[in-house]
Amino acid sequence: MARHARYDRKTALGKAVGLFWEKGYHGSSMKQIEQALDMRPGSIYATFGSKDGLFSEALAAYAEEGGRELSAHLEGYDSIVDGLQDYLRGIACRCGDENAVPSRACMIVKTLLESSNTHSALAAQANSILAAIEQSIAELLEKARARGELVQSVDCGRLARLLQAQIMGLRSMGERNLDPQAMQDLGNDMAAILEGFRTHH
Amino acid sequence: MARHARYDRKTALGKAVGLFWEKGYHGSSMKQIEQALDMRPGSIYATFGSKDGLFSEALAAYAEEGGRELSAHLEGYDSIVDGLQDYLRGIACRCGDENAVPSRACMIVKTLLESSNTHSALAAQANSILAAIEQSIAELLEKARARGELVQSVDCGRLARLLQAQIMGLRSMGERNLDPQAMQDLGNDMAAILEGFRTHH
DNA sequence: CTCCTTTTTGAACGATTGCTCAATTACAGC
DNA sequence: GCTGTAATTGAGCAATCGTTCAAAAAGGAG
Repeated sequence: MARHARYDRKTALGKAVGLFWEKGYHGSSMKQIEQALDMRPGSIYATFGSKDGLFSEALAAYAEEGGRELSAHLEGYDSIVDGLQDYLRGIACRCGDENAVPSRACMIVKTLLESSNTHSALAAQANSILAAIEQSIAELLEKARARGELVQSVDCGRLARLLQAQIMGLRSMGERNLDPQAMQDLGNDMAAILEGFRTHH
Repeated sequence: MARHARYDRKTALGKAVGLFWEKGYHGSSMKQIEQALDMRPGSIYATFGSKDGLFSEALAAYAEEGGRELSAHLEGYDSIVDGLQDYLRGIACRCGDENAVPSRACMIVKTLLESSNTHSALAAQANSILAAIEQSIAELLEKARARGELVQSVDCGRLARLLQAQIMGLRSMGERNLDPQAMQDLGNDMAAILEGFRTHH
């Protein structure tokens, strides 16, 4: 019938995630976006509507990918708690690899801190994503408790928030360029926090 | 000899801290700065040189104020560890007070995350401030260990980083607008981490 | 090849960005 | 008063911001 789109929406979104994760919302200009996506303004606006729209989709894509990674990681473990501990250690490790990833800090947290008093729609989106992550961690912990990995008395919602705060702190510390050993120690220390809630230690 | 300055440098800086803390570097325009400081561009540039210069001074002032607050807080305690635990709980509490403060998240962390791939000079400044804070927490912990509050085997530098990461995570969580009880629980849970390093528990 | 539809292009828009500087204003010393 | 110096002002700079849209380009259907 007509011309087919030269750009793959998902591919373009992936590139947008890379730029926005690295530079943030205000730090990424349309000129940089055009370059990163190799698209001209008209195509970008036809596809994503606006810079806000593109950022919002990029943030959602980032969050989904993050969720998929956590799930995939945990599949390799019989024990959920072991899996979560190694997840923390893995984050700490990845902050030794130089430029493995656009930014060591979490894009969701970066967005929350950048937009909380500047761009309420973005802040609300970041907030609801974080709430969903908290919720899914809580469910994971409940499953672990049901399996007998965690003591019955543990408040899973509360522990989920403690865990989420660990991830936020750990990944923010990653932005500090500490030496790899210090980051690994930090990951281990955070993993050790979970130890206190385990059964039969 | 001549006219005296109508603006007090420190007062103006305080107002700049408020704006930058709230909106961040990229999120604060010169127009907003002029309004916040009640100064016209010429005066601002005569006094602070540039937006960068003003932000840099504001960040330094924020950090100094934060250090003073921690010291003042700890003066009220015989036990350093008790003081640090209540410091964490205090942060968690303050995140219940609505608009008590421009932003619940730490301005230094906000700056680090915003500028790490955008503005290397700012990122370097944030990094060195965080290193200094880590150092002073480590010294505090060493004093506590020398006093017998902490077990001899504790690695104070390492524990200082764990503690700093707690503060980062806690204050970032504060930006999420959780209900006050959840934040208090989080503060208590973080304070409890220190319990594991205490003597004679 | 000639339509016809859809995608892509990029010049250009008005608004805003950080910043400058000649003109004005306000004070201290005489 | 007047004079000299320093602080303040605000119009306005060039550059960049996010965005638009008429024109050009690219394929499938006939």
